[in-house]
Amino acid sequence: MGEELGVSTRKEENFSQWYLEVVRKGGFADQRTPVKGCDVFMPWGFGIWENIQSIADPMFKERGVKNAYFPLFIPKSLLEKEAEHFEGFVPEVAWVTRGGDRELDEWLAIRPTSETIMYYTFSKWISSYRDLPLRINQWVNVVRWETKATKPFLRSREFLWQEGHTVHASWEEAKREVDEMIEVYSKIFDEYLALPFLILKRTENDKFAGADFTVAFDTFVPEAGRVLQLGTVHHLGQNFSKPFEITFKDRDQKVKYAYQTSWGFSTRLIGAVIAVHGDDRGAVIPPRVAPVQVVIVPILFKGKEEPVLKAARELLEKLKEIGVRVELDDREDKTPGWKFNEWELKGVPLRIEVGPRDVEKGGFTVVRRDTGEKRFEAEVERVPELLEEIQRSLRERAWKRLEESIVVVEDLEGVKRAVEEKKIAKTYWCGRDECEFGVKEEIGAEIRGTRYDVDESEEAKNKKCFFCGREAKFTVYIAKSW
RNA sequence: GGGCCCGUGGUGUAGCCUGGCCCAGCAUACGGCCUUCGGGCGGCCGCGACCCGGGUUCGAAUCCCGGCGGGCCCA
Repeated sequence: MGEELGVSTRKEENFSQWYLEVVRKGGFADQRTPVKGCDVFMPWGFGIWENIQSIADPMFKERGVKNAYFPLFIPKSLLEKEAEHFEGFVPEVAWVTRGGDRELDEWLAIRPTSETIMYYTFSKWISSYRDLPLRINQWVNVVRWETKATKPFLRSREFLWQEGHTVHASWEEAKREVDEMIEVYSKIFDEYLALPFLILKRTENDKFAGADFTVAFDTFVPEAGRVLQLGTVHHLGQNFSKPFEITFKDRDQKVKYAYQTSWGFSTRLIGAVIAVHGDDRGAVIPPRVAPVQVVIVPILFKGKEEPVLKAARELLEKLKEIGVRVELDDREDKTPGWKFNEWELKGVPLRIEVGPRDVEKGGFTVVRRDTGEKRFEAEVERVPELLEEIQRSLRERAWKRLEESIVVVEDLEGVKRAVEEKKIAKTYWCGRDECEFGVKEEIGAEIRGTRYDVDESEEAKNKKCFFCGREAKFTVYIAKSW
């Protein structure tokens, strides 16, 4: 896009700079907007989001979740209804205080999340156990007014997300919903984005403002030594149903407060894909979410263009027919080498070169983005297989790197060393705030939580708290984060 | 929450400390022409910039203050 190509920074050396370069030069996002932290999601980045939507949305619907749209503006009084929730979000809420030339009687928040506005309505929709469960999702933008450093996708003021909100008759049913959504998210992140993660139950201090408990997916970027939250699933208990009076008459004729869950992931996933899979040449997009899975670069020699172009176009059509997202890069003003570099920067998983030699041999040359492996192929059908191989191999590599990044330590020194070595510390904790805040204070890393899917409190028995030395109750993961 | 750095054509930068030699240099991109194309071809011509506002000064890209924007580190 009219800019010098090439990543000049090595990922390992300076992750932040590497990331910004890839995002900008790869055409993922444009930060040059008049409002801080509100970036343009360019077609290449947005295309990944569109693919994520087209994967996740049917999975939600299959579970009985219906899409809807709720208002962007939330009156201050409504946002205040659940005290913890308000306290949690108010520092980063953007407000509308004027309409036209008049001061508003009541300020309107631009939604930082939609619990309050949705539940206001839910209370009107629900009156009987027959109305439950209610499952609603929306794909919208939200605004969180970050004052400090923003980063495209990873931390922006405005971002896109999906937020699912469900209402149930019992705590247990809501819990099952939580568990099922964790399954759904696991599938999306693992099988489609090829992202590895720990499923962690956040500490009391770190849970969603207004939740009974929060389960979060944390992936890891080894080069940066930081974990990154991919998505969250909250059990809201009756914390919102009470102030919002979401009640239903149960079979036993009694009026009861409902139990709720909410769950969401955002365009941060785009950043996670770039951060986790990328290398020194640029991004590497997993085939299942890549806007373009295969790019065909014709190698044209003067006077011999026609047969090569013809073969390239035929290949393009054949690949389209078998459902491959493919593009023919027949720009005349760029040399093949230039194109190779550009597509590698953007992270297209597979490149196909078609030159006179390939045409002669009746096939084409394929080059894998992830491994750089280059070879001749004659069968079009091999392409989808190759894409799946790339998907698998990206996934495996990423999981392996996460697993290798976890080190078991027993004291603060160990945690400190692990964090300095860009690892995730797995250790034992007594459960007290002092130790949780203490470790953040002292080494800038935080307790990310306990494993939700595996009960590791057993393991913590007979262990000492890494911080205070008292009897440990939980196995926890500690790392730096974004 | 605290600290630091930065803002010059589309992009990356030189110049700033030590004001005048700068109607701002270089690279790349962009437009045109030529030449090419199996890993960022080459040549010629052309277009194009000191973040905004105030101040100091004979004179400000350069010094000072404020704003806006970008980045980093620590907690």
